Amino acid sequence: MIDLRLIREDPDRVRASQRNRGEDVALVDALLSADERRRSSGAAFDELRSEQKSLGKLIPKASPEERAELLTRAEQLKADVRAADAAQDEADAETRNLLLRLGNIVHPDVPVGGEEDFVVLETHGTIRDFGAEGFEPRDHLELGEALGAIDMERGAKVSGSRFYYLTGVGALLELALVNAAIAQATEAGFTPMLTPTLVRPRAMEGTGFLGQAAEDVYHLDKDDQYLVGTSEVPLAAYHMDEIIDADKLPLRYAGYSSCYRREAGTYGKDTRGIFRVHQFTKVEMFSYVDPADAETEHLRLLDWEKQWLTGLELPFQVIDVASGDLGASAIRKYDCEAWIPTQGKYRELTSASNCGEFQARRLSVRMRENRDGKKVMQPLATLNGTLCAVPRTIVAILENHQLADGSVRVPEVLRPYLGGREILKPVVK
RNA sequence: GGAGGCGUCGCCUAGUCCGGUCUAUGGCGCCGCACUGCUAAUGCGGUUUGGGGCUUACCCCCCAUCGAGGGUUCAAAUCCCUCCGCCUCCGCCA
Repeated sequence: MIDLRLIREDPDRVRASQRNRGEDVALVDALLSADERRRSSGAAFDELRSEQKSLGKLIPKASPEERAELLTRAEQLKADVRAADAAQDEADAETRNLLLRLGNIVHPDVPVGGEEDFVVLETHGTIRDFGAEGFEPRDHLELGEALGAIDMERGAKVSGSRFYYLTGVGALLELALVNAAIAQATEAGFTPMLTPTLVRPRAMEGTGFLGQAAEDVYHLDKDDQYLVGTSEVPLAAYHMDEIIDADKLPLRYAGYSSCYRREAGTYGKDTRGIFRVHQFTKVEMFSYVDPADAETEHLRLLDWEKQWLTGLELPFQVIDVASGDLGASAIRKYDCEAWIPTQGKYRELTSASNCGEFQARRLSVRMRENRDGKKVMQPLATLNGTLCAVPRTIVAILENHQLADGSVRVPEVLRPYLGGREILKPVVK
């Protein structure tokens, strides 16, 4: 959530951000009035409670006749305190509910608009000209099936649509990608983490996934737990309710986990193959930093993603995601989109978000700093960036590195993790 | 799943039986100051977090906070209930 004080002090800035996100601007005014109620009811409660406390000290010492009088007043106070307490609780809850519905403040440089209004910042690598090479590229599923790497039919039989098996060399490819990604992250100073994938509501809510994204989240009713769509969730909640010394920052974690997404509202979209699936694994980078360093860290995360995709020899572009497509928690988001030959376009492979203090405030993760002998306590900033979302990376590798005979060249960085294999060859049936 | 134990302001800890003197004890650590060639030792002071007020600095004041939430009571760290977490044992199973 954003800082309430920001809404008080500069409501227009918050309104503008809401507008750019395409969200309800009226929320800001509702918040202002709820906040006002919260403060006035709080003051009333404090005063009554103060009187109640002083009475509580007098009663044991009072003479019998004084005592009876005091008790009468105390009896009255009891009811008043209770009422004031309820009023304060109500106003607090109202404020919090409204605040939770409010997205993060959009960075001023973010392009305004919806999904299509992104700005391309950079392009890397060279798109292959298959025409010049003399063959039509096969799509990833055709390649994957021929390699004995992907089995969609049995995935659907066992689990339903958008499920798959990675088999044989496909399974090995996943493990190779994960190991290579973890190795790169570890080299860069990240702490590798294997995280829980079932989390309690607070972790989900705290990372901002129960707002407009709630439809996309699996929930286990019986246990009131959520299946995470990314290890960002357990990594952000890892330091929930903690106070971290500023000199310990930045904290960088590379999480590896399964990810689960309902993909609600995507019917008919990317239905072929493993580009959009309900369950996949991902290596995610996550940073806790001083808010003053957030933008620099954001670019660092992006650099690590670029390093990764460059190593895999994939052509890609970097986009500055538009305001309406940011998700609740991001101030700004850079996506790396790899070229998918059979689609003739760039598709999202990684995504790096600067969440500012938004998640830290919801999860109560703060940093403590000693400035001139004085303790300064404030929420810190959290950022996340995909290093390797496995299925999409496999799609990109298969399609971009395919050869005329349906085999696939293994990029050099992956070879050590694939037993030295240089080429993946179709399985003869 | 069953039985028991535990949870106090960084860490450890007193207090809980028997409600008010708790404005939560003491130690360690840490911070500041003093003393001191330096360090150490010593002494004094400070050291939960959140909200609000006042000053748009400092200070000060009020309220909440003893795992969380409810309840009983004039009054709850203390009594009752629910939940969460941790530990031990039993059962079952990777």
